[in-house]
Amino acid sequence: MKDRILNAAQEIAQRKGYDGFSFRDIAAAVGIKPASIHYHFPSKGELTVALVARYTDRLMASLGEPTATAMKTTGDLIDRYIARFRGTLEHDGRMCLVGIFATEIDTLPAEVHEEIERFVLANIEWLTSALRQYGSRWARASHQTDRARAIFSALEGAMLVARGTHNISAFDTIVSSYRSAGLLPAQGKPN
Amino acid sequence: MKDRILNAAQEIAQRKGYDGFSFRDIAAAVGIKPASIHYHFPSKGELTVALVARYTDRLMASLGEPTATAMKTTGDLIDRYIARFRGTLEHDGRMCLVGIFATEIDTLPAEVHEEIERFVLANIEWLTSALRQYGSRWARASHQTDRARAIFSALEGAMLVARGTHNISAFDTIVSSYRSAGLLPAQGKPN
DNA sequence: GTCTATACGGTGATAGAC
DNA sequence: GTCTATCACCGTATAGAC
Repeated sequence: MKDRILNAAQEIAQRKGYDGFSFRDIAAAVGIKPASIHYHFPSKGELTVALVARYTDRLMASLGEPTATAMKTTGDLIDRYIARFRGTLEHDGRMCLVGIFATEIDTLPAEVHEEIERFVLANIEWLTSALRQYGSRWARASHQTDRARAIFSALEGAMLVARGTHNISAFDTIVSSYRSAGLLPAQGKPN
Repeated sequence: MKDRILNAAQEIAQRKGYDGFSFRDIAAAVGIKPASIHYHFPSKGELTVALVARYTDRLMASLGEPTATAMKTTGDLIDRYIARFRGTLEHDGRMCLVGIFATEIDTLPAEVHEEIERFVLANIEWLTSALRQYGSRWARASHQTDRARAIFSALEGAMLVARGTHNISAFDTIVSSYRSAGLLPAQGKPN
């Protein structure tokens, strides 16, 4: 039931933000009464911490370690990563949960902040590792973490713009421009 | 008084989002009662439309036409543009008003959507014009609008990440990476 | 684990006095 | 233009029965 509650919460939160999901909404979605949710999560803050923590863990588990992969190039690894963002956007036009929470940072209970940072750091570390994996030629080793942060930021921005203008395919156009500008590796580019 | 109301609304909205600013907050800030606001703006939706419209108009007025400028290079023009984003972030750690609203798009009254799109389009047009202004060498003419959209998205993403991690200076690091990756022109680069 | 009942404040909005 | 008064919600949260 904990998981079903988080599922419902996440679905709404990715579309409407922190103030946009309520115990009432969640309860209706999972078929219990609002008060019953407090048995599983005492407060909205604790529910949100669990929500973001699960979101981070699931993404990282699904991505796997860049060092243990069947992918052949840095481009392939990054492509897999980009596909996750695209998939979120396609699926009902959802925003990255942490992307929407990041803009609303001053609305969130303080206890959630560290989970937001953990998600961001985990993503940057994964990307850094992916960039390093094949001794990538297009990003100097000394700047790989900076490059990883730039890629993460740029992709969050692409989601924000695509979703905010009701134009999901704009995400592809933007990503394509990132590639041709040199921010992202070309698809399947061999190192 | 209309302007003072919008000033207060904007200050809160850029930190807390659409659900985060209330007639009560605004009233307290400008020194009148919540009900009095309805005299100036009948509904929250209409207030928000006026808010975003003013936000767009002010930015565009402050940027001026890229074709009528003392700037000498595309890099200088883009630098001026980036400085606006940075200024917003510095000033009390505010998010771009449209950036935060874009993530919350499903929370906004429908009437606001077109103003969101107008802001995005105005920014992309300004950037496109800036890229074209000096026959920029680093972005092929046929792709300048795409490049402009990519730059806009990347900067929104940089704000989102910097603010969400309480690390405003990360904005500079990210922008710097955009430059070295080739997404943005180097500072003051002659065409 | 889930329910009902309830507390208590926040929310946009309206009516009508001044 | 601004006020008071009031409305009909919605929001999180708690207590206690089942």
